[in-house]
Amino acid sequence: MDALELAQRNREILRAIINIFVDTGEPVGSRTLSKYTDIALSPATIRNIMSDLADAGFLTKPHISSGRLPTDLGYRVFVDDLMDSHTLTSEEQESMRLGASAQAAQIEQVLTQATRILSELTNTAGLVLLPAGEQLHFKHINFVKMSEEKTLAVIVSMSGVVQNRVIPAETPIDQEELNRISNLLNEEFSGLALRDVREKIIQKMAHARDNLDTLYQQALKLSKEALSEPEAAQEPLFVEGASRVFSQPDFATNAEKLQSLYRTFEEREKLVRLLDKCLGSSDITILIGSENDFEEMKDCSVVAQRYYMDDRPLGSIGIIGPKRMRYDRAVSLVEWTADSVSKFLSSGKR
Amino acid sequence: MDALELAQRNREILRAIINIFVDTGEPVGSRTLSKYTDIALSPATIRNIMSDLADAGFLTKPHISSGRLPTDLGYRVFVDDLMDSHTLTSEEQESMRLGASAQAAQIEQVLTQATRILSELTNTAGLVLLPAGEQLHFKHINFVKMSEEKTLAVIVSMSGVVQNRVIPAETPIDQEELNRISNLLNEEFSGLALRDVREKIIQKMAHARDNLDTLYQQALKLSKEALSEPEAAQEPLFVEGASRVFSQPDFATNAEKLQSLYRTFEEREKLVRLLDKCLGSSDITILIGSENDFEEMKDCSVVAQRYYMDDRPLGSIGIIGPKRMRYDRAVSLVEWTADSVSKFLSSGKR
DNA sequence: ATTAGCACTCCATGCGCCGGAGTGCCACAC
DNA sequence: GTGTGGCACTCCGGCGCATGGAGTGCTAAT
Repeated sequence: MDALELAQRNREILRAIINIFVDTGEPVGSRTLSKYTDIALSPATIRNIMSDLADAGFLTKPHISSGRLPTDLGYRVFVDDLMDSHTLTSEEQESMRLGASAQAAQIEQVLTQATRILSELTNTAGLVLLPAGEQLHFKHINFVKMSEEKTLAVIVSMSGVVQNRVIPAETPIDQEELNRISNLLNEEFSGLALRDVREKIIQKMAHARDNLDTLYQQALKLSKEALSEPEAAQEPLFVEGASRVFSQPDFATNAEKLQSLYRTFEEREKLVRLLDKCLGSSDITILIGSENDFEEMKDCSVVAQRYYMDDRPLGSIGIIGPKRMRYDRAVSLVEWTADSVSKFLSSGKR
Repeated sequence: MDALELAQRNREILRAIINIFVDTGEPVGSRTLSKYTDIALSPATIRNIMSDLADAGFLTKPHISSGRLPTDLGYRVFVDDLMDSHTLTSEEQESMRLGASAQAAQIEQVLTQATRILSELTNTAGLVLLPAGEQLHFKHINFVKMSEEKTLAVIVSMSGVVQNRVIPAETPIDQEELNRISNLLNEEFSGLALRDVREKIIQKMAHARDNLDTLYQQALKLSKEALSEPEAAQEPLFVEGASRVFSQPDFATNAEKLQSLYRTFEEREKLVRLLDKCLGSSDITILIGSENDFEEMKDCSVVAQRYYMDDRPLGSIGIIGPKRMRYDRAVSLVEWTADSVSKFLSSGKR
């Protein structure tokens, strides 16, 4: 660590190497560095410094007589300390104007639109984790009779997420009754977290054993079914533009890596876990290479940020791309996107 | 064509070549053929026949001195005339048992489950086209008040497809009133095709200009919004196991083809069109190589079949895989899957 | 401390060679 | 005339080898 703390010059060189490498994708040699930057040092001197940086673990080389490229740790230092913050062009800012059109009324549409734009601008895969589980708060529930044997539950959360669930009916109930049940539940549970609602229902059911109000009992039974394991019903993640990652030169040549990446993107479960991790922190989350714990993604980096509705974090949105990416731009764009989404969701509009 | 019509023996040989090629992926030579089949002919004779088959357009060779492999036309003849029909093992039949569990109550879940199994069994990508547009028939509609400015429309079709749409409200309407509107519409439109409902509403709106029943007018207005362009809201296609196609040796080595294939799968629009084509025919549809009109999919084949609910075709289900596939097995499995789905949807269960 | 010089390493590319697999054709046998 | 053995030819793919370029590490000189 001394190497960095002591010498401003070393930092300068590490920064230059990373910038060039991100640009070209080729390992950077000492000659290139002295030629194409304003560093007034001879290749030999630079070589010595590069050697120091390599000893400190920030640089590595693919083979003994080649140029250097950053290690994960090198990128980490770069991102934490060396990186200039990127200013978005007004064009870039403009393109994130989220459809105020009536069509975009459902939260999923706003989020996927934002993610698609983010993916285009960064030329990486865009990801968004939808509000689910803990984040969802009960707004109201409605029951619709589908047939004699089936009842449809429509659950609307405060954030505007709508869930459908079909419940097999034990005894036929007519629509009038269902409406009354809906009203009953809406008054009682409005505003609570879904998980709390679930708990409360279970409690009440225990107490209500000998309550003779069958309507109320039916209400509890129905709502319990409607609220059980809501996550199974809906995929909590959207991915946009995954092919952008695959066509990056870093992967496109290596068929084997491509394969395992494909599969990871298809399974999605690991992606969900990554974005989930980001939900825990209010800062932007950057995971470089092996910092995410998945072997098959060790050449990828993740940049993600939470989004909010009225200061309550709902989910996270971000990108996944090759480790060799423009982190400054990625960070700015992800922040800007999360901001835009949050503003859109929080504004008077809903 | 004479070549085939005249000589049973030629057909035998074409069949053998295709079977071997599908198995090994290597061009088939005359020696291999005389050795590993029960054809009692010398390599030289076989060479002559192969030459005839090549002249007739059924075989080709990657370079002048290599073995032969089937052309698209060759596969076509094989599929139409030469192929043995494959008998499914009872195990295979068993695995398509569609979850009778309460969870599978929504049609989407049944279809995706079937598609996933189909993809596993064939080791190709499974596709399913959901009922949409023309195929959907109105069962009932319900309106739920989300907030002062927003109303949620829940549209349930006869086939059990549930659609949500958010409608910006011009004037606040209370839930009671919405319920009455729902009832009004349900009585009036039950059983009609969605497109007819749309037309009817537009007609009625023209007539109802001077009708003083504002409730009725509001009903029309709301339902018109709810039913406009429903396809935009929901992706009509599910894809399962696309990575299985990418890892086939036919593609895995060629990074470029992989790229364009991947993009095609991501866009999905072309896939939709392929499955749509299949909706037009009651027979199983097989598209071999360039028979589908998309350049980037000329090394793929599609096998798809309609599925029904009570004799009404709803959508189609099938696979897409490398041209070099076990067509006999694919056909049997796709047919079996479509059958299973149709039975499940049509049975007393709904 | 910095730098020039030099020996060394390693990669990528191009070239020639050769063996294997397969064809096409010709002549011969039945 | 139908089937077959034989033979020359083609093409692919792998291997060995030489070469040039880029870059390093070290040493000695400034």
